[in-house]
Amino acid sequence: MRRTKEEAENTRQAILDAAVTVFSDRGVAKSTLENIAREAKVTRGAIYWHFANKVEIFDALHDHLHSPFIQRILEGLEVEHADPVGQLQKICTEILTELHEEPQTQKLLTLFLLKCDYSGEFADSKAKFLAKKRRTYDAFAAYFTKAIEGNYISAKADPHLLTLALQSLFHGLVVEFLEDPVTINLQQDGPRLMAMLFASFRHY
Amino acid sequence: MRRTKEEAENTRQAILDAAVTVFSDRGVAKSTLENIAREAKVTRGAIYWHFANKVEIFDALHDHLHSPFIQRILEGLEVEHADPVGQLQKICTEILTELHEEPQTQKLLTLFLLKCDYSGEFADSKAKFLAKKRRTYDAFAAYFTKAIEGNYISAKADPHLLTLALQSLFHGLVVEFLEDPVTINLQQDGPRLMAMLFASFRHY
DNA sequence: TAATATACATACACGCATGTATGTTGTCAA
DNA sequence: TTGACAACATACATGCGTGTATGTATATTA
Repeated sequence: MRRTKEEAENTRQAILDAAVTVFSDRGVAKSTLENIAREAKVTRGAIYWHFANKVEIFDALHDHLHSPFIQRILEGLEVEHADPVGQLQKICTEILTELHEEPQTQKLLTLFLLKCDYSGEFADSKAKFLAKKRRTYDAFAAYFTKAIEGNYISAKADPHLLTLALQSLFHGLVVEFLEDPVTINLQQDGPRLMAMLFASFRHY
Repeated sequence: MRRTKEEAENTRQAILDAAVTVFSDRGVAKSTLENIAREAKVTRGAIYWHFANKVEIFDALHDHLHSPFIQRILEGLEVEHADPVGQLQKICTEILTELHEEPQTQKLLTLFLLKCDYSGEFADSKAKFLAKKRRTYDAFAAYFTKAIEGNYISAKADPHLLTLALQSLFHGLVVEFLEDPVTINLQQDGPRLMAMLFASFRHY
């Protein structure tokens, strides 16, 4: 049953897609390779051919899906802009409103924010995850530093604190939404919350 | 080997205490009743005598430990205060600084925020959890409404939005701290973030 | 103080997830 | 075109966690 290279790549992708669904549905820990195989309409043999185990699937998902998500934000910030703070606000606001309309992205974030814990076998994944996060953190802090130097934000402001405020509020809001989408109206409240936060940045 | 009622209650507590450690250490899903039994220095037989299964232990922990945590906040708000907004800020700030010094509380919050997912067998637990959370949410919203009526906050402010802002920032900050206590200095930044948020409430 | 129920410990049976070993078929390179 | 290997499917062995059944000693109660 040897397949062509293209077919093989397709099944690999099918496995990853299935893993997203199964993981976000049942939780990473409770997900079985058999579950993923069925969802992808292959056998466990196929999975073990492409991946060593569940952790490797999880890491692959993180690389292919989470990283680009952050990447897009960072790339947006590299572009020179007349009002850098307004630009950042716009980007963050857009991400929230888009999230409201993209169930696929919701599934992904649910997976990485609510459906996995990094104990035991996933300790290495957590280390990689943290390293990435710290780099993102630094990028934001550098961005705020630039904004302060350009006089867009008061010199009294602490870029470190601004970064933490943005990340915390953003993270918290997304989690609250994913946990209880019935109560939280992301479409309306996301932009309003961002407006509130960035106003406090400017008035600092 | 029948024990006295007091002894029985002691082992029950030992099991719950052990569960906190094991759950927050290995993650709820990967934790075994055998793990908990060893930590508590009993056998699985003792656990099955006191609890039906792992979910019941988890629920018991949630009732006995998470609820009082929230309760303390809500009770603090019921007391009449000259500056209700300042009072709320003080309470939130204190909780954060206390969290910095209480590893036991850190373990508990880690457990409920990072080390569990509510898929499958834990679906019922999630429902209860959400119900409690919504009541907390309503209590905060009512509090802000009162603050607005008392002219402590601008009438233009939306109590719903203020509640969401506070919960999101608080939740986000706690999670960021628990995930990476090396990077996040809760002792310093917690109070500063709260000051920032509540300042924006007042300037709204 | 005898009977009974309590508070466990021990032993057992079962299913299930994992990892690996092996089989099979088609592809691609020479 | 033919061998070798890639891309799986299938089969098997193993261990582990669960739940339950049973044993047992001691409080409690009547």
